Amino acid sequence: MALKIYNTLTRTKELFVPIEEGKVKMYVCGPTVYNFFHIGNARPFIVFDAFRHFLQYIGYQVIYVQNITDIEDKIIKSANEENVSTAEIASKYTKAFFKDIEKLGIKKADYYPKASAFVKEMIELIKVLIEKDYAYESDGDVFMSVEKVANYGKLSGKLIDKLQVGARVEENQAKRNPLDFVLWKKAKPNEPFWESPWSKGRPGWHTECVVMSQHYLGTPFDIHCGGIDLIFPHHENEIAQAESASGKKFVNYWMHNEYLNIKGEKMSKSLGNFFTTREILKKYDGEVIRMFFLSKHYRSPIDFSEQLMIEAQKGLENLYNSLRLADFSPKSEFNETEQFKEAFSKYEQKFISALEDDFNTASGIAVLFEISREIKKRLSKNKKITKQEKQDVYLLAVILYRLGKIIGLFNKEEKFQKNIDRNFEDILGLLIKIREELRQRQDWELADKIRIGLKKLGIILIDKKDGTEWEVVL
RNA sequence: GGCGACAUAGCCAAGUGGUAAGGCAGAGGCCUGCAAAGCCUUUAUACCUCAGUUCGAAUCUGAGUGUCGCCUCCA
Repeated sequence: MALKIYNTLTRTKELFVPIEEGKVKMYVCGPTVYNFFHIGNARPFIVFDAFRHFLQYIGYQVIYVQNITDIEDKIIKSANEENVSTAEIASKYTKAFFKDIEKLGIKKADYYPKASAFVKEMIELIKVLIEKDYAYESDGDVFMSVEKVANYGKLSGKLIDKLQVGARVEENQAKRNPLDFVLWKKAKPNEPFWESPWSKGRPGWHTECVVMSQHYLGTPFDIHCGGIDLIFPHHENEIAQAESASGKKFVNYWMHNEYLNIKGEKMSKSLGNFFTTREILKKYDGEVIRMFFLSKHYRSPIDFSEQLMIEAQKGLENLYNSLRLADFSPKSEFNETEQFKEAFSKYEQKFISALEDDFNTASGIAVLFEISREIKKRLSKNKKITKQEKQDVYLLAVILYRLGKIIGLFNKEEKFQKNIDRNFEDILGLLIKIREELRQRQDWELADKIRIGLKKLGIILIDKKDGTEWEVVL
């Protein structure tokens, strides 16, 4: 078994060979903090987080870096609209970002560099590019000269002379070639600025990722990730700067996730057809959102809809049910028998080889359902379950749990672990007892009042032959 | 105009040469005061079309149709 990654640069699946044995250095393009991020933006955050978990599981030490873009035109615009400083906008939405990704079950990156903290380094990089004649100054602005860059377009497959310049954006007269992109931007009145040899201004967008990724990960580093829309111009321009300045290869593997669509169209802020992750989190648990994204391959476009979210939710419930039916608890002890090890390795192998094939999470999740089905089957076929059978089922649940954990599922322990809060359970038990009495008296109205009332609180009562059980809704 | 992606059951979705994983929905059954939930069983005979390569193709090649994306900021 070996890990294969689809590399945008070569447009093929390649065997993954790390630069340093046992280590993966990974950079994921993060948010521009001018607004709440939308549910489509959540896709890379979630999938690449899951991939990181997986890489760690198969034994890599992963250094994971995600930038926070806190210098940018849209932040300035947003600040003007809300009539506060750009720093306040950035700080507000950075906090919101961290809050939201936590709810999505995303583990913190090792580093979250902010663009504003690296302006000095960016200026140094721009100086080098000017010295080497890759960049030029024009009235306080600095531009990267695309024609000077060998192989410009190698990532996106675009040829300079075939691009439709000016088709959708006005040409800038200060540029020598209309495709040249800005490295340093002179500040207009009332815009925030930094001192530089060229003007009071701010760095262009692409430069920060070049500087910050290399700062933490070195040159070259292993994996650079982001949404497919970043291929051009963002990542193309990163390569141009980084490789021109250093003379070395910038990144070995480029990974890009496809879009989240809505009604067949790309979800985007400019089209206005988006939901913020925040809104969606009000309706669905972060883990449901994770399930939704991981149920598909990251390089396929997905359509977002209420129906599909509900499907993801039901599927996840299904898995949790199996854990609950098996009386699984992550804390209880069990014996790792030979039989367990054998069964574990059978499913684990299947799961891992799915993930190793360019992170095929959809196929991996199918393995989880396979185990889930096996658990339920065993429990139902045997009306009277022996102690041994019960143990076997428990071991299957352990396997299910461990594999799910690899991609960041099963963090809602209250879903299968019932003794979280003694007090809570006692009170609930009392209510159930009262309802039982009411049912015996056939006072259905009052009995239903309890059931419906609890449902509103997120607790579902399940009446069975030998008593009433309960369950917490996601 | 240039470049690229995708097209598998009602819906979602794996599967890159040997006769179709999985989920949701549906149907039948069990359970049940009702309901909800749960469980069991079941659900693709041409994988967009046509042509080709092959003993054999959803899987490779060519042509076509359709959908979407990039070439502006965008995950």
